[in-house]
Amino acid sequence: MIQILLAEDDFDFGSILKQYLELHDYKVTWVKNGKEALSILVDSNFDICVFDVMMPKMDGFTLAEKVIEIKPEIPFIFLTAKKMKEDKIRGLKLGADDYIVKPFEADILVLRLQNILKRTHKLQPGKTETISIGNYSFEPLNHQLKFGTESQRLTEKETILIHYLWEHKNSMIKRENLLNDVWGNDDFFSGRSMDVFISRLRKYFKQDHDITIESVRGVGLTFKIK
Amino acid sequence: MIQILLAEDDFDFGSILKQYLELHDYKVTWVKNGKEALSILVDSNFDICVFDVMMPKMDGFTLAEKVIEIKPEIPFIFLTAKKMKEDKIRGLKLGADDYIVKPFEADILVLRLQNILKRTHKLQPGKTETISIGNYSFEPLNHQLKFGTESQRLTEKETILIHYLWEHKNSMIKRENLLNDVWGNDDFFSGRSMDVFISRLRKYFKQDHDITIESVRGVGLTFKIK
DNA sequence: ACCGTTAACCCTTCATTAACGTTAATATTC
DNA sequence: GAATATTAACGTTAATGAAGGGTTAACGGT
Repeated sequence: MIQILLAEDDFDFGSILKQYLELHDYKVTWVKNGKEALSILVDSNFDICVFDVMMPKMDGFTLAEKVIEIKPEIPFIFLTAKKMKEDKIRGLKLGADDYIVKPFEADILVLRLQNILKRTHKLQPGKTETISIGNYSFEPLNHQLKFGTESQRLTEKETILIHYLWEHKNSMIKRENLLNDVWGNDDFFSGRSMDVFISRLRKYFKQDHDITIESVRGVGLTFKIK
Repeated sequence: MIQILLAEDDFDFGSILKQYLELHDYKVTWVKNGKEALSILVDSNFDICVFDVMMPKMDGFTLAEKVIEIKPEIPFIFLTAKKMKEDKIRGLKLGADDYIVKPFEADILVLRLQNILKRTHKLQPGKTETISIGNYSFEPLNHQLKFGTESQRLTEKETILIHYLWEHKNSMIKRENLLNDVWGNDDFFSGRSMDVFISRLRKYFKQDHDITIESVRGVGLTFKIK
């Protein structure tokens, strides 16, 4: 499991962030200032750090400096306030692996975390780089579906759909659920649109007969992989 | 290891710069004013100096004058604010090896550092001067892209962009990331500007069919090298 | 003059919608 | 209750339309 060191002095913000990250299957250690961060970091094994820039005693930059001395390979993300001057924010990008301006959507933070972890070749929960589906290999991040030497480029929606099917493989997927989860609603037209996609996916996967998308009339479908 | 003396009074900017340079395997000594710079410089062995022009107590130029007295052979780069005009002239008269206008892309500073160090025969052995891309050879320091006997001169931005693509070759590069990393923002116009550059790069690389820039609509692109 | 940006125009892509075919469930007729 | 007509659900392919991206040229700052 990916371990995150979160340094954030604001209690409310910190606790919310911690919860949110934990919902995404990260192990979060939350400290309230730089000193604590440093002491805990020495003999532990974090995969990535998230630092608030403005903290009492030791700010995020100083903290990051010292962190680099101790663990030079560890990537970090800064959380920075909105009002900061443009050039400073731009400058931030120089050293940090990423930065995020507060207030921000928690989703964005998770996305960037995943980006960085991908870059540093660490596996992340749920979103493995390459997924084996029968004799195919599915690379959601590259939007590719490979069979031997052949490589099928996938659109965004195809990628999302295949990933969804993979997550629910070999079990009944209710039409209604799939539509709501992938299309956002389950009206008639989305349903027809989905049928078109399913039809296309069957083509993509037809070279491996152990992979089938079987539909159950009036209920949904099953993505079967033997 | 190459040692850099960095004189920069702004705390945030300085710390970021230090981090970034260290990430590129330079040893950075960061001082906050000219006096400190001078005293530390006397009996140490820096390969190059980077001075902010505007500093309290002693500005970058005055500092450079004194540095020349002590260590006449040491090269230096000035960091100067956007609006200054006279400064450039004065700096160049003094014999600055280069100057850079703030704010700037970090890549540029590193490229120029390498340029100067190469001139003074102190280029880091580890740093690649010439990068093979398919049948092309890419020389970021010379801003050249060579194919056999043909040689294509590159602009600064082209160079940075190719370098960026090279670093992220064969994997999905999100439009948003590329724009933020190379252009500094990801608004509509930067996007179009990028498209223009990508279009030009495709031309540059079209003689080797194993090199392609494939785009995935709505997501980004992949710099593929077989 | 150079180089990055913006504009303008065009072409391609992709999700959607439509159209038609097929299959299965239900209703109707006998 | 068997045969058949009807309707609903899904399969498949093609048409549609909006948006994204490709490309070239004009523009404007330095």
